[in-house]
Amino acid sequence: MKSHQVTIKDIARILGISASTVSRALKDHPDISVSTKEQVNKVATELNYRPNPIALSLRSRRSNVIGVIIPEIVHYFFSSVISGIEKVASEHGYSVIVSQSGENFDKEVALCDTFLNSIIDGLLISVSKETTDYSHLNLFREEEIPVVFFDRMIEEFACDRVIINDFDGAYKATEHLIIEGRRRIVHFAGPQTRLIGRNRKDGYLQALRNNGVVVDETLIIPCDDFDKAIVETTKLIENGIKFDAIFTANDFTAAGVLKVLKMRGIYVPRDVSVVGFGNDYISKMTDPALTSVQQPGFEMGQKAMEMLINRIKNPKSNDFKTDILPTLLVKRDSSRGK
Amino acid sequence: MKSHQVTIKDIARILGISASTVSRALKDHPDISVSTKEQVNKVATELNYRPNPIALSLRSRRSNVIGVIIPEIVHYFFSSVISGIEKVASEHGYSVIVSQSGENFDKEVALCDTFLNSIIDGLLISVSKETTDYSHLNLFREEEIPVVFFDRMIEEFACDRVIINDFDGAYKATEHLIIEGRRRIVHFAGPQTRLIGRNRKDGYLQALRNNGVVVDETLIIPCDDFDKAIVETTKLIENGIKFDAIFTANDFTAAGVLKVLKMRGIYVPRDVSVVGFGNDYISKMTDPALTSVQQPGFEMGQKAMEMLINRIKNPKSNDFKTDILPTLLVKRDSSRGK
DNA sequence: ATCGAATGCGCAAACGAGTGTGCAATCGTT
DNA sequence: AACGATTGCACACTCGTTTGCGCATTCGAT
Repeated sequence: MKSHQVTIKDIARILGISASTVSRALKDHPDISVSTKEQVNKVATELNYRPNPIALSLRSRRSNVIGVIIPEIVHYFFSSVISGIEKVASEHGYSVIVSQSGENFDKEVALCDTFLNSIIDGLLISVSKETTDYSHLNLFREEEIPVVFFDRMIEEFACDRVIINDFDGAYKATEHLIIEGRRRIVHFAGPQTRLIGRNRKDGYLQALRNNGVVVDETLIIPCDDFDKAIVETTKLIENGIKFDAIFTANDFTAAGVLKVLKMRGIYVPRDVSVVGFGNDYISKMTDPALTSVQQPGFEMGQKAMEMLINRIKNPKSNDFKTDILPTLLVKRDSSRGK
Repeated sequence: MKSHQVTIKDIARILGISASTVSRALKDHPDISVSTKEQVNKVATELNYRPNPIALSLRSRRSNVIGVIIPEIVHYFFSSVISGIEKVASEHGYSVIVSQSGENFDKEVALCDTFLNSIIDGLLISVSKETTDYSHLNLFREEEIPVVFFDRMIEEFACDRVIINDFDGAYKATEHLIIEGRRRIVHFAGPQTRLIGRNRKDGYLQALRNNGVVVDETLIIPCDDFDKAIVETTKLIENGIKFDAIFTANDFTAAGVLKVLKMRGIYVPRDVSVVGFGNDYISKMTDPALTSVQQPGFEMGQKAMEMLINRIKNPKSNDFKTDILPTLLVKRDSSRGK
């Protein structure tokens, strides 16, 4: 910072008045005469006076900074959530500190500790795949710092949440495959420790059942990134498992699937349809372009930030809400016709 | 924040000593007796005392927060830069506020203004494609807030910088294409308002000249995103321009090129080789996998943050440095053989 | 016994801004 | 002329922490 920042005292000294008068003048307080106000404002703009936000924070006990903990920025979905958060935050005068857990529980705990030793007015968090314990979040409750979950939450921890209708998204994706004539639909599933992973799997199962397709548990495989998809898809083929579609828990996984199928001479969508989840920008860039469940990431970020601001302004109430956002199936070439 | 945060005064009151003694005790000051220190530390841990960072900032005039302005988080390169920044920042006790300009000059200026009314100790910025004016950055100089450019800079604004050896990366990419037997190499170029765009183009040109390939200016086309690539590649084909390779300024553009070539029945790499720039994760996911120039984003973030910390600690000196990081050509299927 | 030094702690100011209270000076009224 | 009411401002404290200085008390040495 500047060696000598312009303060209210500087203005006071120049005009030969007290700092409190300057303060009130700048805030257009009725006690101050018009001429004094004019003088103060003149000097203030001349010196390019900016109120020191730290001093304000010290008094108000509000930093106007919120913390965000996210698994990985690299995902299109999460970066669009961040964009939504930032939009609402800046509209309300908040700054945003974003940290990545890297899907690592210990890192997540460490980040929480950093935030607790920091200055945040609230926390937005999407927990890592590993996270099941939530004692690190209890500390925020003790310090009365509001927490809002987005996308991935801990069910036992009561607070506001914004989630995607994962069940419905998976249902629509699976039903789409069935309508297109697929019956042996593989599901590359996310971790079942997370509700999000269970909901996607349940949506898949429900769609099968509602449409009279026999559920084959051997077609449900834990697999949720590009590299694992390379391995698991290869295994499927080499083990001679019959399948005519693959529905993955995210788009990176689907990209891996497409890659292996192509290498093996299995045509998409003629032989096998593929549907992803997330509508990442890669879904336009794969070959063929990937059918995927769009998640409203930007809206999720906005909604989460709005809920957090409300909670900051009204910390006492205990009526926690859960917002469930709708998904949209974006159909592209990887699942069209036979 | 908590209705009553535990302060040094609470500890003092409990022990019947002064706040200053508590402060010194916690800092292991030699003036304080061992027994007092023990008592203070005991009470401090019992009450879960955490020093108020805002009060510390007010005194020290250091917030330990740095601001980052980035065009778009969505790019793999930029999000890896952020990861590098965060790593070094957290190691040194800094928090990071990231904001996106969205490649929009006005937004960039607005963000700078927000940061100036905020609390940051330093600024890391990669300017938008539109930015040519730099008066918004002069304000930081006036406030004595250090600025470090990464990747995209303003040449006229003297400060520390970390950039990629774009010239060399483009040179290697182009030379690789020539070695593979290509002669009619199209360049989809980034904005020539940015040094980064000019350097990539110059590297391309130099490689052509050094290898005795005739430069054809009509093969150099401004085009730097997925959608534009769809349009421009289509134009190339429909206008009957002969080409056997395309070198693009980034990977999204290359993905668009691949898409159109595939649709038009032009085989990659048999008929046309394609090389991108950035080594985004999409380069593994396109079909064929994309040869691309790897930029050390994570290292860039680390380096930029280190330079900024040095500058914060030593604001006086005027010996600004420019760090140039090397690139690496990652060869994949889109440019192998004929 | 007296002096000097060392020990251990408190006072008060400072960082920058906001605000309740009090107190002059001026105003208008009778 | 005397009164109360209004205007316009300053004082002092607040937020939580650090730190220069001063002041007792104790200790050891002479």
